[in-house]
Amino acid sequence: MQLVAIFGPTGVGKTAVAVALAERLRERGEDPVAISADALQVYQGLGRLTGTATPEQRARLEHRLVGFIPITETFSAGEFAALAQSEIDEALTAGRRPIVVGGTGLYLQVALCDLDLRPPPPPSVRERLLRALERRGPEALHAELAERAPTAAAAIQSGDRSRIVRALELVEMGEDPAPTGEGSGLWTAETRHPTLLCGLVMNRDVLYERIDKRVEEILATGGAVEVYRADSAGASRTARQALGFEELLRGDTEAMKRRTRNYAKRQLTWMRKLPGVHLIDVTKLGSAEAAALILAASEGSAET
RNA sequence: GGCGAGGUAGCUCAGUUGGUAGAGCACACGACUGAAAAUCGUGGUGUCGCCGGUUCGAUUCCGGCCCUCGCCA
Repeated sequence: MQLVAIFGPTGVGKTAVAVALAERLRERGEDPVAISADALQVYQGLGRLTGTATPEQRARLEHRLVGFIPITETFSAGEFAALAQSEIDEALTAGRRPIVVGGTGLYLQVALCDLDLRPPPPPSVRERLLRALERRGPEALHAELAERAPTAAAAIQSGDRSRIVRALELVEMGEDPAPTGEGSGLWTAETRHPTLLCGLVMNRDVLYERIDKRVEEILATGGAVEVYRADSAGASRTARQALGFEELLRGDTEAMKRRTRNYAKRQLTWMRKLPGVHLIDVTKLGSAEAAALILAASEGSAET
């Protein structure tokens, strides 16, 4: 059975389209299940902030890998890869249609493809390097990396804090650097299962307006309270990266809107590069119409 | 009405001892392998408020005017 994947920028309406698609599939006697590919919706207690499928939506389509990680824990693409792949495989074995839906580009890739990820860092090593980063700055650490692993350093910008720390971790673990560029396989068209990859796009101005409105709605439905709770419960470093987390803690709604728009733009950049993506402009479409287009595309490609 | 401060990029501002100007943010494009809602790279012509004067040359100096903010009447 063919997998359906739905990608797109935040606020474009991925969840609604997935639910509408599920209803169409069910009319045909199928049993669909959504598998989320989202780095922040995995957390418990951040449902409002992250726009996780509501209980009503989840009653209409079962969602997996959503709201199941304690807020105090860190999470990573590697952990996600294993979980997502086994969810997909189990669904297929059970004869269910997996709908992989989410906006985290890297998570989507590791769910759909076999990427050869390097091992995770021991937490103590990362903590130590993060402290060094704060004390000495990215340039100094990049210089250190250039001495210990010149090839890896050459592929990383001297201000790129995350990648410098990651590369140093791999050096300390005695691992090869992560592959980059052409040979990396990150943009491979080779998926683990036959997949129809759909990308939802929308007129930029309309999308930005929707994002602003959505932030207002999050605020009106207790988004700030959610963040205060998560903060006092000791939210992990990775959980705190949610759009609006730090912004709402300091009461800056405009900053949350701005960062959300910036993020949506990066998602669109990622989407353009996705091999074989089937773009659907939903500026003037309802979720039912978008679902119908996906269904038609799915039937078209299944025949060939 | 008087005194003071100011009018420079979409926004907040810096600057030019006279040779037509640059940061941050916004915005656009791009990169992306266990932090990815993360992290990073590239992109800056804008009547330098308006009118006039001095000057080879004025956004910069001088005069007048307009507007904004503050204090005093």
